[in-house]
Amino acid sequence: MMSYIPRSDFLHVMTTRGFIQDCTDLEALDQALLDGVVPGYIGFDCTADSLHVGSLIQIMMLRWLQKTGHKPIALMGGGTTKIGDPSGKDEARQLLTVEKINENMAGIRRVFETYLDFSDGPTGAVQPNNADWLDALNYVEFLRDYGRHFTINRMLSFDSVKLRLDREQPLTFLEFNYMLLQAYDFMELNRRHGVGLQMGGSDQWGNIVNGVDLTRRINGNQVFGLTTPLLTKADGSKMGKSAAGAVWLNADKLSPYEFWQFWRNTLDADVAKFLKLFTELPVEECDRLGSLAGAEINEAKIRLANEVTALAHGADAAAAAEATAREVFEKGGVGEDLPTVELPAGSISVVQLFVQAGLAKSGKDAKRLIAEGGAKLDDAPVTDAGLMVDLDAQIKLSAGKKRHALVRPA
RNA sequence: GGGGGGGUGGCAGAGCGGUCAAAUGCAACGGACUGUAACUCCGUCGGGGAAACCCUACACAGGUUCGAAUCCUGUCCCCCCCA
Repeated sequence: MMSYIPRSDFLHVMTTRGFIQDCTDLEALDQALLDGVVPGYIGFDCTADSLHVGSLIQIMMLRWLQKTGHKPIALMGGGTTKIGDPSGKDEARQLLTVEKINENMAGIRRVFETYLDFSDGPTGAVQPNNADWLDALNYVEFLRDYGRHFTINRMLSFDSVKLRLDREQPLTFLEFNYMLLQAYDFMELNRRHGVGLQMGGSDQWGNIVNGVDLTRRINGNQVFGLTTPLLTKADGSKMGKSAAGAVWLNADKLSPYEFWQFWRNTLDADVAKFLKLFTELPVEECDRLGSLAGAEINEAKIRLANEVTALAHGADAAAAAEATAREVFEKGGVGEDLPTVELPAGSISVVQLFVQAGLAKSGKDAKRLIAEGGAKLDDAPVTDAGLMVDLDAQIKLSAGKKRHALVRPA
């Protein structure tokens, strides 16, 4: 299947940049994309008030879809989030309140606004909420009209279900229904917006195929599914953790500087891949940068960090992050963009200083850091865990070589 | 409804009356090496305290013991088999 060389701009970009894991019918989709505007959607759970790098590949895909002349649809799972997708999870997620879901939706909207163009027009992005149609469903009617198109036999064969059963983890009937609702979403979006394509991670394959089938049966329309590979780092670990935890795309959840650092610390072997997926640099340039040898690849990582940060937070934020990073790491100095905490002026213990600055999880953790020689105050190692510090000017704190923060008297 | 198994630190998974803040592995963190890599190696890894030491913890609530993650009772939850 992948030997087929697509002619449409969108699929050309997707294949050459490594976005595609699987497609229900690559050739037919290619033709549809050539024939006219294809509205395509990706569903997002509203489990948090922001999205993180785990969703970035999907976001970039929507962005490319729009850039290549089609209509991106970021579907908010306001309805399905009430249920919880069992895919790839061992346990049912805790159910969120409707208020929390709506709040999360607003935060996610802010992410999309930086990546997509929401203006009116045939290729303007839209962000519908599936609660708009799912909430109104009548149980018995739904079962009669749609339930009959799903066999338990087939549903049990899906990985998301099998995995749970094999691992002897409970799968509730509530979650079991998730896939029906997601299939219904596709059909409904096809009906409402003429949506012809659903994209998602490879873990969504089963759900997507169900939607393709249901849309064909109910609406009589051929629609397509496209999945992205599961992203892992070259060392096999999961992508998406920074020193500060999840790598959020909203600046109020993770500062642009820390976001920049996350990309700066990409593994050598991942540089080319990440450049293709997360930046819009020409493919040849991505390959060239990724193949730089030895210490030279550091410049490629800086380029990667700059490009990705510019997309998420703007070019100015990226430049500021880079300036701070160069100041801190290359000159051992201080940069404005370092995480900063304001504390009441006066006497405070070093231990508290590290805890308050977020460089230590607890006092115990801070003491450990000091005992191990990893704690520094204005670049001077802290040797006495009982040290009292007089906070009357800005102090630079360091935990190890990479984590730095500033503390200022309020 | 009946029978059996089980709930331990971020996760996985030992322990089955004291020497248990709890083996081991993974993750995480610090150090050496380096390129703010990778690999490897060393160390740390419940909370408070400068420290001696103290506190909270092995689903929850009681109980037996000088002493319980380990025994007993009740409650909740999970898994498997039968009906």
